[in-house]
Amino acid sequence: MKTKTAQRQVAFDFAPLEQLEEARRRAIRDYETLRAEQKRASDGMKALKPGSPEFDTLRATLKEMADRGKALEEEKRIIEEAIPPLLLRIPNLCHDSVPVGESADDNYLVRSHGEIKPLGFAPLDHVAIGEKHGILDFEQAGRVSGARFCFLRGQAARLERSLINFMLDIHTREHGYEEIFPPLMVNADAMTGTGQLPKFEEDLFKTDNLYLIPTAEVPVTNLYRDTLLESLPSTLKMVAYTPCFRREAGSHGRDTRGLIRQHQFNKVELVKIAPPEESYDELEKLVNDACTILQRLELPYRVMGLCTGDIGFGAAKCYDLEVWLPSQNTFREISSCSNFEAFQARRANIRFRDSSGKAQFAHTLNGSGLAVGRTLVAILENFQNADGSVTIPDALRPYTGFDRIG
RNA sequence: GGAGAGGUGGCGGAGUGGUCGAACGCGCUUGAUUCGAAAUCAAGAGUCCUUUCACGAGGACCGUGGGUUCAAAUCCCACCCUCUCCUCCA
Repeated sequence: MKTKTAQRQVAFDFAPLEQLEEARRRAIRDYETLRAEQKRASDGMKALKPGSPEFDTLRATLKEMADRGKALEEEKRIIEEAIPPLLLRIPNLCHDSVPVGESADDNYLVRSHGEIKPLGFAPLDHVAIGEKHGILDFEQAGRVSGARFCFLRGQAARLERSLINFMLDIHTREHGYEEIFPPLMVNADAMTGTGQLPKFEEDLFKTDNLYLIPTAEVPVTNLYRDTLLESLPSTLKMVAYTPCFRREAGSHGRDTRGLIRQHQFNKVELVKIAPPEESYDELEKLVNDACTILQRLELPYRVMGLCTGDIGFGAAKCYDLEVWLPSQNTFREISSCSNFEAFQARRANIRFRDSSGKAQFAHTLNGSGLAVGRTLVAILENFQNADGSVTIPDALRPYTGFDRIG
């Protein structure tokens, strides 16, 4: 465990935790021994007459035991409270198939799809295309909200909405996911359940007591929090479209131009609750479900497997889907698909009864299917024509009602 | 926002200070009966934690957190949630 944690390029000191755990056991033993004694002695009370000397003597003894008990309980409580904050900061263990590596440079190519055709002219980026047609307005969004916001107007707004419906339709009708529209604000318990808290608080927008969701993964996974499923004969599959809200703290100066990294963006998210023995098969299927969208939209992409140094905090295994962006002459992440194994289930208390009747933690998975804003960027850029117009991919036309922009 | 009612095991629902981890019903598991099923009869079964190689032993848990008491599902306080009525509202 210590080795695997280190492979993630995370420094975590296990020694204090081990000491606390030892202290915790001792405190529990002390407390429970006294409690057992106290309960046995207390049974004698009801046989005695109130006011008799025996009654008063025993009562005094018991009073003294109760006081000691309270002190021991308090001691136990303090120790027990110190443990979870430490535990919650340990990242998940990576699956054995995940290669050890230091950074994104050590990720590996799983497969790629679609041909990267040279456009035959210098490609505009999506910001230039959007401004040319008056359908993306970053400048006014800056005045109304601030940096990292955007107004979509006219055909861009319609394209965004079309993409959402297109993705939801495929996942519900063809891939068998249940459509969910969850709350966009959740409490701290829910955020802890999926692992955003306590470690990533600075990435979240917060109101009085509630947080704005950074991804639908949070409310949708927590749909099953504190649940003991009587059985889990097959994997539960859910899909949710939501806006997502992120502070993007620590990414100052990165992707400041355009729609790539916004404080608010739309995403269609896939979430699965699976029996442990099926979860890795389900991860592959989930990746394929997300790939379907890119294929139907005729966008070139590749699937990358993340190494231990680049994988997310709670994931045991993770694939990124990256779409081709001509203006940047590179692939950019458009989906991230992870198996969390029991990492989130332990926090959110999501259990099921296995065939032997024992309650055990389920595995949770999720992945973008896809990030809508980045998909819009990919379409604008990949389907642009020499005159600056944009052709709408065939699959999307029934949704947009138009076949070109400009 | 105002008034009232209520939160108990998978579900329904008793329980107002010790004999309550909790009656009863439904549901569930196993056995008997049956060719099989239904019905009936019998038995069993909560979760978490500590300890033990194991059998077992012990502790905690009746919305959450405090308090009173030798002793709390039961009494007191705060909070959260649900339902009904009124008010308001997209």
